[in-house]
Amino acid sequence: MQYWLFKSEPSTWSWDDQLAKGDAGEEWDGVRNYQARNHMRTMKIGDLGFFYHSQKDKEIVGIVEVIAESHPDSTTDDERWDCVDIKAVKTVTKPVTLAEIKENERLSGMVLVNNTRLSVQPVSADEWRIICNMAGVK
DNA sequence: GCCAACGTTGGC
DNA sequence: GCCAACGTTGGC
Repeated sequence: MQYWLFKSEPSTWSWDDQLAKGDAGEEWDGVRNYQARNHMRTMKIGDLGFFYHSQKDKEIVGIVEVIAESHPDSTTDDERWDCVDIKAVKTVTKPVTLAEIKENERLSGMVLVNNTRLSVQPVSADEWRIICNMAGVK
């Protein structure tokens, strides 16, 4: 079981959009970055991830689950790009902001802090627990 | 809106 | 295979 963080601009694909898809979920398509793609290729069904709003909000707003492993991205003919499908699991009780994450010394190693531009990131089990606590997620 | 950081592209 | 130029992302 691995943990991840999916980053999206709310104006492009928001948590509300993801929620609206329900259990059917949706492709996490449009990724055109090798590192992010490679992370998706290692994902397994049942892996969990945070859903992060970049730009205006800059906070973790929900939890998602991987429901389909890596497959060709349907939004391009370029065979280099794959993606997984994810569904919304729950909305966090209390969104965790980037500022709060930066303030927490135990989260100082997070990719979110050190490589702000990577759109799909791994999250360690420790980081996962800490943030779930902060977010009020059981 | 600006700018720093980063990734990708393409000429050599 | 190197590196300069360029485009994009995302925090501030």
